[in-house]
Amino acid sequence: MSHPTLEDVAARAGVSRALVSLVMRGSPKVGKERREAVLKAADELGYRPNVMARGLAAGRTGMAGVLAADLHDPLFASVHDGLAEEAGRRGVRLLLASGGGRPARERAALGELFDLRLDGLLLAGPRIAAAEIERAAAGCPVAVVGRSLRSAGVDCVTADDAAAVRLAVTRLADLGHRRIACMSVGRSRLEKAFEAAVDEAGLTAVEDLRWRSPGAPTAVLALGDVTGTAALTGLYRAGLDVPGEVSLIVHGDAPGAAAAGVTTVAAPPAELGRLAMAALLDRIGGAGGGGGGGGAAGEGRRVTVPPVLTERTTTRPLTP
Amino acid sequence: MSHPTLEDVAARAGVSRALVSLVMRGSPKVGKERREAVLKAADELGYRPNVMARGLAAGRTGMAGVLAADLHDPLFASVHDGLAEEAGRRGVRLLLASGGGRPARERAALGELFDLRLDGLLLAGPRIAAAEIERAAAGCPVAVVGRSLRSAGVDCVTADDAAAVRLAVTRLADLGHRRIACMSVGRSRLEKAFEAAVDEAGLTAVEDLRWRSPGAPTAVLALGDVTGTAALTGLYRAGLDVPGEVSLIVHGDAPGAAAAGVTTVAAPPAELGRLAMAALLDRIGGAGGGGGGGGAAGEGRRVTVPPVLTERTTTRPLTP
DNA sequence: TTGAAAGCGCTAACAT
DNA sequence: ATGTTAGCGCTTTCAA
Repeated sequence: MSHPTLEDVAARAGVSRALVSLVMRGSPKVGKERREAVLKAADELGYRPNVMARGLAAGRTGMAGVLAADLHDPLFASVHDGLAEEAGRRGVRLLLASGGGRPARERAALGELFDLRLDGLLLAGPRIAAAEIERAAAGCPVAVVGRSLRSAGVDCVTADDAAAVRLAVTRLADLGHRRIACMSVGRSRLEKAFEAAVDEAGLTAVEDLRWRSPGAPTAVLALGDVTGTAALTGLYRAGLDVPGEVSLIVHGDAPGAAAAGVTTVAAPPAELGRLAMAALLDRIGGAGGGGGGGGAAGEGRRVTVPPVLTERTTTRPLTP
Repeated sequence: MSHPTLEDVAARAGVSRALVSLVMRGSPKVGKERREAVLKAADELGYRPNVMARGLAAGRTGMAGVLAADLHDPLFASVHDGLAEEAGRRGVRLLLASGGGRPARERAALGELFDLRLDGLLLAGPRIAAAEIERAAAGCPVAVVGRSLRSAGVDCVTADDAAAVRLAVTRLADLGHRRIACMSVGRSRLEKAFEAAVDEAGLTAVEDLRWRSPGAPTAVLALGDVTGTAALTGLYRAGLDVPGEVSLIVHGDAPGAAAAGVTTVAAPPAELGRLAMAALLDRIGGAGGGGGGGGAAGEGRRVTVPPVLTERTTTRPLTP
């Protein structure tokens, strides 16, 4: 028999199906003798409960779905570590689906996860429209990590980028740097944060990148992983000694950065994941106690994760 | 109503449940009029079929499970591209689970996927014991990519590493190199393949790495991504011009290699995935026609994928 | 403490 | 062409 059922186990143990069901879920209200008989029969038969059937009957699955916008993004793996840790701690299983980096695929994947009627859905860095996420959230608890939705019914966990920029600038100031340049590719919001931070610290933001000229910057803050890599190679190519002549901090924490030894500032990805999963599971758990209606109960928590500065080999005190 | 069911749709359209079921699956044996009424009702209610219930009743889910040994491995994302492509082409949905890089977790994840009673399971680079995989394969079609099991009942797709080494050596020979070094960390099988390839091409394998000495190698073959990175930095650090003085080919195709511009030789990961999924789906599809018993039907196909050499910037013809 | 019975939402023979 | 009737494997009242 390829897939023994509860009934097979019951027959072999000489009890009823319901009793087996109780035993399988570790209910305390079963006699020791019977329990062992059931366990023995189950083991001999190689019985494994059918999750689909269980979910259908119980109305909950004990599983949450995770939608990864793009599996290629190395950040996702780290975020997932956090997701898995928190889910594991609370006894929830995770099922993933991939958006393949394309919104159309992502939309489809979201639909598939939704149709599974899992206990909740966690969207990692979704690229689809907010309205589509809200629609899903109307039928099932949803949390989002890596993107902030301005809508109730969805919990969002994001990195505090502005704080990260401030942290980097502060650190550079502490190291004695006075003239700092910011390299960025169209992140105006963060560029503004940079300028504000520089002002606040009493430093000067330098835009002129003629190195070794009198007013040249002594430190660079690069916004984003790719910009960071470009910045580093650019500095090297310009013949500059890093960190001898110029210090570099990259905002963003792609795993490659650690290997390359660059100093980074960013919210720890796994922590983002942990908090997002915690929010989702809280929402799921609270569904029974709270007052709201449907899966869209609650106000839509908005969590922001503080940055961590990881000093590696591209920063050093300014020594004139 | 949060989750309308088939019955709700039937009631609203004034037909029976079965008819709605037929319409939902696009059966041709339904009158145009009724069909439209059903579709309209379903749409108004926002009906979405419950995959669990469907799977339970139909005995098949239209989904395959993918177990990633480690999400952090950048190779997996590429393999998954291939898996997704082939599955998509054949109308099969994919559900992933992660082994988190730890055999214990992987074992657990395999069990969870198994308990879902999906149509098939695809294991990517599994690190658990062969016996455990075989046990799963006894209850459900299983294919493995990135590892070769010597057991019937499981299809395996792997890269042809020996051919890759041969290809690299041949190319180096074509470029005029005569003395080649092989850098490797405990891959004796491939080292032997290297030596054989070098012999065959009439070249000489050099072990002495004193650069710029008379007998120094003019080309290096590094086995594995990390070894490759180490080799490249090592050469640079030794003050050598690559590819001016030494050509380098890395066996293994981590995405980082492309960015770093190193010439690589490896089986295309997505192709591995495509073939593995094809094997799995063939096995699933063939389950009805063939003669074997259970999910372990068939002989256990063993597919090997030929390498591709991608010439980037670390190789060039020998110019004495 | 144990068993019987009624579904969960759907599909798949069977009727009609 | 459309409706009826059983289940799929499990959980969960409700009785005993």
